[in-house]
Amino acid sequence: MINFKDEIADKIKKAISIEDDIKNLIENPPNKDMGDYAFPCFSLAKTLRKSPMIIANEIKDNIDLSGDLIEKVDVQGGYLNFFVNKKILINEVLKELDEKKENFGSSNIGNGKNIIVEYSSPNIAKPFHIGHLRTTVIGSALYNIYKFLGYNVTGINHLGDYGTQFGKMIEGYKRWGNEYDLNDNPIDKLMDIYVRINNLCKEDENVLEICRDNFKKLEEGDEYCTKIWNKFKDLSLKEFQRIYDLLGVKFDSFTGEAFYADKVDDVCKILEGKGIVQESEGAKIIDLEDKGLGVCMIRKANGSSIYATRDLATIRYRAKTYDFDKCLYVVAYEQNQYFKQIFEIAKYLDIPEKCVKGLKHISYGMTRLSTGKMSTREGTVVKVDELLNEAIDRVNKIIKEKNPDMENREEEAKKIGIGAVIFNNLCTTLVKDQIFDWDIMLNFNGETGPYIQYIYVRTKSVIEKAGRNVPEFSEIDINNLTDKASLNIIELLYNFSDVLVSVSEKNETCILTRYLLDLAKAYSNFYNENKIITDDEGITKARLYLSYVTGIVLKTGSKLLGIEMPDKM
RNA sequence: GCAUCUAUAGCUCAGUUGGAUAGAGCGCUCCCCUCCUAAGGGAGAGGCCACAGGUUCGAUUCCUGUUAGGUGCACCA
Repeated sequence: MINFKDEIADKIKKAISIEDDIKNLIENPPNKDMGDYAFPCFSLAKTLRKSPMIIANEIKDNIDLSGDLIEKVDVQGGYLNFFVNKKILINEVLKELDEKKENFGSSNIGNGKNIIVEYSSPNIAKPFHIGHLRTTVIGSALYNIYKFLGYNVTGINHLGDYGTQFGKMIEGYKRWGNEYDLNDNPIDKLMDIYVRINNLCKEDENVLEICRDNFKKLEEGDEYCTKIWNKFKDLSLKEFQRIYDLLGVKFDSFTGEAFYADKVDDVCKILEGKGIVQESEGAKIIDLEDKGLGVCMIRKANGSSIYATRDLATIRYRAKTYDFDKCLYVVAYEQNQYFKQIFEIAKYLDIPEKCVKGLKHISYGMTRLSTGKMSTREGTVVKVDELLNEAIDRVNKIIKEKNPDMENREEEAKKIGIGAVIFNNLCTTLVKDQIFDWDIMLNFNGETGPYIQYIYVRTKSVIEKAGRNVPEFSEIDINNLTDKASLNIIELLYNFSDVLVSVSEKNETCILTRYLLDLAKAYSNFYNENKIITDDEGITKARLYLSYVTGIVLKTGSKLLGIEMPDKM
């Protein structure tokens, strides 16, 4: 597609023969009547020692508008406002859509680049609650989007399958395991055991010592401990997979922390070789106080490894195995400082510089209850499968009411309910906390996933109602799409690939969710303004075609977020 | 205590690396299904962009300070 910004920047440069970065100065006017692109001349005023108005007028007088890309240039205040040729714009967008269809918006900017996205990463033997939902859904969306942009992406579920907690679990299981039937609802039972042993540890320092020792045994490959640990892991993965299936989330690898346990010694040796490791109270630490990052422990006093060491081993392993250009950690902001620490230490791991630079913490806000923090012990956690099932139930009720004869009700209710939950988790700036509220999370009106689905279904049903096939691009007369409502849609469609690139640059999913809302609103406006099925064959074809392509982009964008489109609503 | 993040309509949030009149949704008041799905659309009310300074032709946006809240600071992950 023609890049209008590039073209305009080029023309401006020629008109005043300057080499500044013009393109980045170009912006969009607050409203469309003023123009499609605006060039503010204020920043040039200083260097050129002329008033912005004069500069704007000079550019206007000298600019070469041959070729019919630009229809008109206006000076308003210190702004130079450009009106692009709408017919060329419409033709460009529709032609591109005709060629690429579902791949419209995709690109090859990521070709040859490797990206790792680490997301979800729940602790095994613990419930999968709404605290884990955001990382899962955000990571999955980023995974899809990077892939769509041509990157070679590896999605990793870095399971929390290691650490003292398992020493505790093993001890608890040893003591009370025979009281529980782990075939039914195993995670709740394991959680129960964990709470019991944890309480005991608090009362009795000796028990805690035994637990730490169990973990040490596990690290050393003790047969009994490994066997129980494997059992916990299998049971947990089975449960988690059910949720991943519901959410449509996939991973390329499940190598959790345990996988790196035998790789920590090398890391410690390298770091000690750099002379940055100190001994303190029997433990080994790296002092990052001068960087304002506190100290980072890399080995406990009893010789056990700790998460930081395993994460560093992970970085080294991934650098070697995947040669990554970027490695994204989708983890809540509680661990901001921790990631700063290990990214700082990663500089000493003898890995390529591009890998060190590519380490990135995608930090997101916490999901909290209006009553305060969630607590497993107090039973205030909301489990993800409960949430998803409740979402589906509520949608089912609504469908029964509004559309009782609907086919595949269960299937569609699933798409809608889960779509609402996913959308809700992606639609605000990631760092902000969320208050969990059933009615907000499962709201189906207004700016929600179901709204976008509803508008999508509408694009489909209009075509169905028209009782004909989607027209061919060659049949479309562009003159029938120059009204305001149609143009508004076309302009949004034109921006789609820029939006995706922007998501990948900022790792902010809300850029895409907001965009889809805008597109859906624009279609809704178009639908209300314009009769689509009319007596005029040319108009009908053009409008049906616009409905069709809008549907494509709504579907593609939603799919990237992990949201499926229903056929009916 | 130190570090870090957040603060925009009654509520939940957008606001394009500083720009033209600060925008949505929910809720509230009206209006629109004999006509392509009302999970929709239209109109209206609602703002000292937390506060105070500074930088700038220009600040919701950048800097400093203040206030309020979140989070993190050694053998848990």
